[in-house]
Amino acid sequence: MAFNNSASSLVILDFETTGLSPNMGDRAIEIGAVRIENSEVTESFSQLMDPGFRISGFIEDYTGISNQMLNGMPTCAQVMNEFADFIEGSNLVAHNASFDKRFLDAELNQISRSYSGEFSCSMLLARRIYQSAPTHKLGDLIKYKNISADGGFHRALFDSQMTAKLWITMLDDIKNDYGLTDIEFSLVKKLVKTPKKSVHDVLSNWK
DNA sequence: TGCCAGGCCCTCTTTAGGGCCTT
Repeated sequence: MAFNNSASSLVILDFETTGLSPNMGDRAIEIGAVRIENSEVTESFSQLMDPGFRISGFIEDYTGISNQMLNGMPTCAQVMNEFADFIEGSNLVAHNASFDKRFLDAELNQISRSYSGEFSCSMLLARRIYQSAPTHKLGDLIKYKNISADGGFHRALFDSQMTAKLWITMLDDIKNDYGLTDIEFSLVKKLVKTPKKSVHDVLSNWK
């Protein structure tokens, strides 16, 4: 699939799920996302969904989403069908994107939907450009960059909003440090595949 | 009740192992 540099917007997304692996039967229970255009959030998407079975106490504690809250919510199929419309034509970003991509692919596959954009990962980019950060967990990076965070982590919309702030901060830092006026997705794609020790050279020589 | 996965990345590496991230 070609990298979609021409996409007019970027969607930052985050799933809350029943566990770690769709291959083991885990399902999405909440999707949150924000659309970024010209470094500003222009639209958001937030919805709980009923996975069709009771979620564990661990997930209730971890997310603050209870079985009672999921009672009466639309099904995964209904929500993901709307979300497929929301992301159509946009490139996608998530923190540790391999996790969210697995669930997005699995949920859309269940309803025979797909998407045309390509994923990038805020965690992999942060590992390249914030190499001295103590950890690259989302919450720790938000503190590390002194980004305001008024809300609770581990809910989908809030985490997607924080990932969006981190993403914009990272791109601004790259622009300021290397005198770039704009950062295309093709540069981000190149950076996340660049060995850490070579990141400075790639950015210094980027036109 | 307790447990599960998988990609990235480093190193005491590449015929491997283990930590980091995500829920």
